[in-house]
Amino acid sequence: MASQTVENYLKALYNLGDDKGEVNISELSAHLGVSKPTAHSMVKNLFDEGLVHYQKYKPLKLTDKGEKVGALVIRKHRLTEMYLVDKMGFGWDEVHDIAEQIEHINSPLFFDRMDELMDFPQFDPHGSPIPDKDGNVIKNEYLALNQCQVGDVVQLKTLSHSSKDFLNFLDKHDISLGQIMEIISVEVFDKSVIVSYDKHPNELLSQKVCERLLVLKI
Amino acid sequence: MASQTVENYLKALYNLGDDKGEVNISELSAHLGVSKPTAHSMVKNLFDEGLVHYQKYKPLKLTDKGEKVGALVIRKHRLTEMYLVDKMGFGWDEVHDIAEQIEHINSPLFFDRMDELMDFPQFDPHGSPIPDKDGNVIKNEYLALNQCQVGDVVQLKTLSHSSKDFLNFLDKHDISLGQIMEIISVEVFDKSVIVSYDKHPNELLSQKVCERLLVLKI
DNA sequence: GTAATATGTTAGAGTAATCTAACAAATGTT
DNA sequence: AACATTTGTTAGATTACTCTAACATATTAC
Ligand SMILES: [Mn+2]
Ligand SMILES: [Mn+2]
Ligand SMILES: [Mn+2]
Ligand SMILES: [Mn+2]
Repeated sequence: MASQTVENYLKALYNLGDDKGEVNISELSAHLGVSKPTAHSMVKNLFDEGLVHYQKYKPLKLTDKGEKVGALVIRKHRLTEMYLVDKMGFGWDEVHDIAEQIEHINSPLFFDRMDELMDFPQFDPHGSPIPDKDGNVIKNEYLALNQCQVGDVVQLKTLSHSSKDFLNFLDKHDISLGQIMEIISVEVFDKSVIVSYDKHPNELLSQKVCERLLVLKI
Repeated sequence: MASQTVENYLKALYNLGDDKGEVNISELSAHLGVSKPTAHSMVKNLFDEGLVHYQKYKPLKLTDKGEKVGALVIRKHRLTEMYLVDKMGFGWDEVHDIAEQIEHINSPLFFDRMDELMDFPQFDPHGSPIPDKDGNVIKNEYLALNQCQVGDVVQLKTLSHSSKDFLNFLDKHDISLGQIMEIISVEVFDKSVIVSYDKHPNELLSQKVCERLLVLKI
């Protein structure tokens, strides 16, 4: 059984390496809030355990084994977040910190029951896919809102990097997952976007917001 | 914040010292499955932190501070067990191992919500009282079944030291908390007891079983 | 009261995870 | 190409928790 620390490293490696799956030690150490030598020494352990591919001065990549363990930690995290929102009445902005701890509980029984009680959800409260029991994830090709054109009608599918502040911002603007919005205009100077949805015919969203809203054209 | 290890030591000290609150290091080390020197060295840490009274060669006793922390860990444990049974459909024999882990989650929000969703339960699924937020516990004066007389009619209130095997035994005999039973006879030789309840007019219970069934005469 | 047993303590060591300081290699800039 | 910056590595130390071996004290048995 992987320690909490190892679980956190594998999860970080999984999350950081979206495209090619490659991560460098500086990113990893920054993400986990540990020093570079600390991350480096843990990476050597992970390598010895066959969880990560490692060559001096080269970027890191999870092995199949490491990728599976990482995905299963993320499964526990996202199942927990969904459970906290759906069954315990927490807000989507309150659940991450709790899930960060519960993701390390070792009890298939517990997470299977959660899964069952929610009728096997596919996505967490922030729209991220929940890996299945083998660690496989549905890959979806979403677009960031700032990659869309004036006139596009889109539906909000997922948030990338959802921080508490970002979630509170969305709540304040009545934006939730599934929201359909039309792009009214795009400002060339600062790449801000004006969108229209429901009772908000004229809402301005900064570039920073738009690049975190992942949508599908409809 | 107390580490998981410290939380487990304080919980053990709390649980082991029922009457006078005194515990010796051998008990403690045996209960936690660590060597005596390990327990001894941790006790010195607890002493330095003001969590336990300690004098060489004398039995241990929790300080008020230590007792409160211990009680609050037990609160988290028992709330969790009750939640798992009541809200997630687990059997009373399945919840201890999961609660053993979840008791270390640091999130007042999480446990308060649990508490609220169950409408502030007073007892866990094995009849043990749930300490309140200040660490105070309802003290009840129950009798072990083998301390009762022939003819007594009693109600099962709590189990002492409920192991998985013991809980399975009770399930097999249709005995659950709240069960009312009459003592038909007591065998002098082996202290076994014959009781009568519901559809079981003549059930023999060994001494080992009886001393773990805590009841109230009615 | 002595001997045997149980309990408690000390010393010394190991592992997992972390740190800082110093240096080396790779990358980016002019 | 030279210099500056970023990234990666090594060395050495620290903290929390654990162990075994050896010894000391307390308790129990005879
Ligand atoms: Mn999260
Ligand atoms: Mn975590
Ligand atoms: Mn329990
Ligand atoms: Mn525990």
